[in-house]
Amino acid sequence: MTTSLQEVEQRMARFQSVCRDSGIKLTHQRIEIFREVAQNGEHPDADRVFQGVRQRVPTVSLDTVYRTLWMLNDLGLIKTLGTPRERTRFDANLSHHHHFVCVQCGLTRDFYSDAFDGLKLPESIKAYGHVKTTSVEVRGICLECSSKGES
Amino acid sequence: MTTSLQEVEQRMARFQSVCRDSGIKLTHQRIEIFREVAQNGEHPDADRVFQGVRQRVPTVSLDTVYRTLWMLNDLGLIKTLGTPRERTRFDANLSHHHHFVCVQCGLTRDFYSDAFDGLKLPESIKAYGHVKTTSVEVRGICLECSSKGES
DNA sequence: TTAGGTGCAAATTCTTTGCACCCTG
DNA sequence: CAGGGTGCAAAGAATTTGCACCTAA
Repeated sequence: MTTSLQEVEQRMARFQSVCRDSGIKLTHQRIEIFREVAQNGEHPDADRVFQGVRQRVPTVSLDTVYRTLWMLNDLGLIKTLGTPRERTRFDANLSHHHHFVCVQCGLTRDFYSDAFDGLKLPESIKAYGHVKTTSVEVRGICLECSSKGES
Repeated sequence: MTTSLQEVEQRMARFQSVCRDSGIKLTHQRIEIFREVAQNGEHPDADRVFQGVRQRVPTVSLDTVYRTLWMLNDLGLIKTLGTPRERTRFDANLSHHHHFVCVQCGLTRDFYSDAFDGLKLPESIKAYGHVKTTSVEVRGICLECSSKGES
């Protein structure tokens, strides 16, 4: 699963312009770290990014990869899957439900929706595997975080 | 966000019957750990469960909480939010997309669906906060894991 | 030149494990 | 009473941080 060369180039261009606009230096390491995430469509974790970049920049260190990934995330150039920097959380609610997640504080609330439960998946999904469950994740800012932010 | 007492009792009953059927001992610690997750609707992480149980069972240890949570997960009595035991993963695809996730190996593939993009959220969501994005997570078993499993 | 960036190594934080004692069934 | 379960302490894994040197602009 590799992203098309054309798409990668587009992402690289955007990355370089955002960095320049933000006064962030375009170091060899950063360029290759971003390229690795941009071209790898498998949603790699920090270590996988490190392994990939290492082949091209043998001296790169894992902590630079971490620092750069979070910087890219803060710049909005990449995103994290799930809620970032969070531990495993548990749920005893076994009925079919969906989640509202506050991207600021991680607050997660269950909600129910018959409409969502009945969603029809696109045929193309079958190419990926056997589907077991489908749920909707709504991301936003919870009331408490909203009021704090208006200071 | 506390689960109704009636619902908690139902979950406790199910827990006890599943444990008995599986020949798993109903220790004081396990009962209180399950109760904590069952009544806490905030999707607590291991440490939060530990803090809660501690008030009722001061001698309980964090490692017992971990062991018990994974046991409950294996028994299907509780679930984890997101993919369990996984590190933070990064994604450079900024266009609106959804995910197919293999619950076995963690493989995650992007897919697109105009139907999903246009989902109408229930009004009740507003009570939780300001919605930013909505995405669908499809969980299943990927092709590779399926074929391995048929051994 | 020079402020920000990097690599190294050590520190943190979260989670798991080995072992001797304990308690449920 | 027996075997699984627990607490403790130590090990492991993942991630972050302090610091002196390096390099893009």
